[in-house]
Amino acid sequence: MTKLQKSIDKRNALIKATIELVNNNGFHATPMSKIAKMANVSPATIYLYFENKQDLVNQTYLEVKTKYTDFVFNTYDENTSIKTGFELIWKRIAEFNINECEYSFFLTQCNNTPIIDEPSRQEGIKHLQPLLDLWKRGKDEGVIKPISDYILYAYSINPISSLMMAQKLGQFQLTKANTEEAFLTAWDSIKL
Amino acid sequence: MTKLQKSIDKRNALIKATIELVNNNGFHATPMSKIAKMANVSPATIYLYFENKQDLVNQTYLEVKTKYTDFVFNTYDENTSIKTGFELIWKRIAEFNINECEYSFFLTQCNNTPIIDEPSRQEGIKHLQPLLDLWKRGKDEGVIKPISDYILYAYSINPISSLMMAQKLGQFQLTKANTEEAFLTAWDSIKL
DNA sequence: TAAAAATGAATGAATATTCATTTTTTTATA
DNA sequence: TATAAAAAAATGAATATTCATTCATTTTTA
Repeated sequence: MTKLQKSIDKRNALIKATIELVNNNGFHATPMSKIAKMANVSPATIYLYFENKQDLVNQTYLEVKTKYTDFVFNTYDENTSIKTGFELIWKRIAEFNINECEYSFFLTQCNNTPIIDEPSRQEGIKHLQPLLDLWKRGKDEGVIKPISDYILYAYSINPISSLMMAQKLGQFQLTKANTEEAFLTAWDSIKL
Repeated sequence: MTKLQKSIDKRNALIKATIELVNNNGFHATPMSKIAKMANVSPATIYLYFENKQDLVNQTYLEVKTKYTDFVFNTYDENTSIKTGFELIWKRIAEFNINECEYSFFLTQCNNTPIIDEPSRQEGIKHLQPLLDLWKRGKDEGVIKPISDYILYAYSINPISSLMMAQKLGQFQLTKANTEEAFLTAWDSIKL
């Protein structure tokens, strides 16, 4: 294990601890000392990897967001019908939300509170371009409603987070059948 | 102005300050001292009205949630068609989100983070009963998709918050036309 | 004049960050 | 290869600040 390897392990442990603690206790109840303890590291060590607490949470956000988009667009193929393309992306998003719900929950928190600073938030948004391109093509072909991307997103993508949230709170179970219903509902809401 | 009157004014000022500060800085960066200052009150005074910080934020949440549901169901009439009933409720929710976006944003934060304790969260959920009843009737009549209320909610109601959020971040403008489109999209996603 | 409400200053606990050392790793030399 | 010096990484304890909460007084109300 090289020096670089070892460093990355520590950094990963710190990011993992941050996610877990912020998810369970909220950012306000997540002191650096607890993060250090959970990552099996001295508090001082955190500052070798991150400037300060804000930097730690910003970097954690971007890291998770990258994992998310990498996964989501990994199987995407531009050369399909609009519906198929949308289905590919949507189902990957759902899969990510179900299988990596720690990551998803963390992202939801970041997206709905001022814990991330604005530049990091902007950076995180960029990654969605392929989906926006697909929608543009869909609108041009008259397959997708000619409405704001924000509305399309709010109706077809964000509900996945809501369902993940409900599942986390134990109010609801995201089964295979449910997921299929949810997909069809998403498609119904944006198709022409 | 009676004693009770005066007290209520202070309590309201404290709740208002809490909402504003939590919205702008996040719960983690909202100390009691700042809340007191913004409400023109001594820090010690907060403790005449609230047990502690957690109690303050819980009560703020319930207060806002009550304002929300009072407004949302105020014009509701059970004796209409499913679609009309849904439209009545949906448009009031949208109106609230547009006109009282400070309240909406605060609720969104509370719904997506662990800053509210569980009993208060449960309490807040109860208020939605009329909508759930409407959906039940709609399913029985074969007008609404026979799927989980959580899915119906995620697709037809939660997107309003997402759009409010996008608007708050200045990415998007919720105009009258947009709102109408959004309503139709909501209906499309739950109707049979 | 008694009771209630409000206050500013004090208190003590938490917390982010820094610092003086120690431990580990790398490099240079024989 | 073995060894020692240098560099890098890691640490636990210290620091200085911030913060929630309390308390002794003062102000307002009844």
